Amino acid sequence: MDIFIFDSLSRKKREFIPIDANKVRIYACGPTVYDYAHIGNARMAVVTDLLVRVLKKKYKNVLFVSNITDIDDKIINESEKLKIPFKELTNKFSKIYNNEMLSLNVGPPDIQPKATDHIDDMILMIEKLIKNECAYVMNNHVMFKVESYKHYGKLSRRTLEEQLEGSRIEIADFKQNARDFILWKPSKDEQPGWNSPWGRGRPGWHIECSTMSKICLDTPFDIHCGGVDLTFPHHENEIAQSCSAFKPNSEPENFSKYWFHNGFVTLNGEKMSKSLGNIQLVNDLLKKYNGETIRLSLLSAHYRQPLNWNKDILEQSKKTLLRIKKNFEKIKVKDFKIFDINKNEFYEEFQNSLFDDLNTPKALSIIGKNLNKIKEKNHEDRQKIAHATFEALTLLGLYKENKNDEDFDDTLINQLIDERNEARKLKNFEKADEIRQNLKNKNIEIEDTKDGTVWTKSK
RNA sequence: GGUGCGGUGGCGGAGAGGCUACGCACCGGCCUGCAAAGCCGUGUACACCGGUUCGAAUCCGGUCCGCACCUCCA
Repeated sequence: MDIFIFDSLSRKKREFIPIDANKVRIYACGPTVYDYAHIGNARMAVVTDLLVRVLKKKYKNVLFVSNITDIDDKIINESEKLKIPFKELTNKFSKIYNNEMLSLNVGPPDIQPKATDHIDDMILMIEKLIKNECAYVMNNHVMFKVESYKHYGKLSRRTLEEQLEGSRIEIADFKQNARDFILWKPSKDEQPGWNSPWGRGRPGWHIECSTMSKICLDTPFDIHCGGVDLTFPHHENEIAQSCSAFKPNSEPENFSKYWFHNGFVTLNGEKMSKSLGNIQLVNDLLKKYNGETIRLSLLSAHYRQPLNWNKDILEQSKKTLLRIKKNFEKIKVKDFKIFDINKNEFYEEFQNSLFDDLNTPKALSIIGKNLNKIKEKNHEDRQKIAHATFEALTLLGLYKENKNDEDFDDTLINQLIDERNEARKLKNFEKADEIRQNLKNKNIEIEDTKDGTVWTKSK
C-alpha cells in the first residue's frame, strides 16, 4: 500500500517516495519556549507525531527531528520581565513542553536540537551566504538579500511585487530592500549574545531551522512540517537560505522534497491570540481532560482543515473514546499476537484511510463502523475486529494501558461498592444513592451491569 | 490590494457524478430500584443562481458569505 501526502509546494496530493527508503528523514519547526504550550502548538505536535507513526508502518527507519527555539526576542523580553536569565526560562518551558506533549502521547523527536547549541553552525552558514553574495552586512546586521534568490515566493505563491501593496512592512535603515530579512542582529550588552565576525549578537529566527535541519538530517531531506502560518515568511525564508547556501538559485526541492502544513486551531471562528485573550493552554486543559481525549479532539478534523475549538469538542471526544473502548473491551481476546494484522481486512481499511493523506475522521469512522458490525459477526470476525481496533487505537495514539494506576488505592472504592450492593440487596436505595454520590465526588463513576458493579475514573 | 482555504443534517465531520459515512445530541421503545450503559427504531443535509448529464452535494460558469496569511505566531 502506498502512502499519499498533500505537498504544499506542488499543491497536490502526491505519492510519498522517500529519497532513501532505508532512512526517511523529517523535520518539523518546534516551539519557541517562553510560555506554556497552547492547543495550536499541540495540534502541530500531534499531527506530525501521527505522520511519523504512519510512516513507521511502512518504513523501518524514520528519523524525526524537531527543534527547540531557545533564543529569540520574545524570550529575551519575557526573561527581562521576569528578571531571570533567559536560560532559566527556556529550560523550564522546554521541559514543560516535552512533558505536556508526552501527556498527549506525543513521544520526543529522535533529535531535538536547541538553537543555542548551534550558533557556530549558523555563523558558518551565514558566512557561506555572504560568500555566495546572497547576504550583506549593514549596521552590524547581516541581511539575506531576497532578490538574489529567483525562486523566492514559490512555496507561498507570492510574487515580490504584489505582496508589497497593502502590506505593513517598514523599511528599516539596515535593509536594502523591504523584504530582506535578518540573519544576524547585534545584541545590547545586557542581552544574550555570541561573538561573531559581525560583532556580538544573536541569530535571526529563520536561520536556525536551515542550519539544524542541515546538520541533523542533511539536505535534501524528505518532509518538512509546520503550521500553515509558517508558510510565509518562515518556510519561504528557510528555502531561500538553505538553497542559496547549497548553490545560488537552486530549486526549492534541494532543501525538502515535501512540505506538510497543518491547519489552524480557531476559537469561535477566530484565531487564538494573546491580545484577544482566547489562548487555550494544554496545561489548563489537562486539568480537566486526559491526554487521549485532547488528542482525539485534535484528530477529529482532517489535519489541513481549520479546527474550531470549543468546550463541546472535548466533551464529545470524551464520550466517543469511552464508547469505543467499552465496545472494544467487551470482546474478550486473550492474545492478539496469534493473529496476523496484515491479513485483517478490518484493519486494512483503517490503515488505508491514514495512508491517504492522514484522513483521521475517516479512520475514526471505520473504527466505529467495525464495532457496529460486531453483533452480526461470527466469533472469528469478532476477534479480528477487536484486534483491528486495538491496533488502530494504538497507531492513533489513543490507547494506553493504565500505567499510573499503581499508586492508586482502590481498596476504599471496592469497599464502598460492596457496602452499596449490600444496601441495594436490602432495598435501602437511599443509602445506595448516597454512596454513589460519595464516589462521584471522588471522580469515580459506577455502573451496575449484569456482571456486577464496575467503576471508572471520570476525568 | 494580493495569496490561499472553506461553506454538508441540531452540532462535529468525511466523502465526492447514481449505493446518500461516522461520532455527539434529540425523540420513541426494550431493559432497569434509580442512574448509566446496551439494544431496537425514527427523523432532519450538502450556501445561492444558472448550465452539462438519463442522473449533481459531487463537474462547469457566476454570485454571496466566512476564515487565514502578506507583521511575531503552530
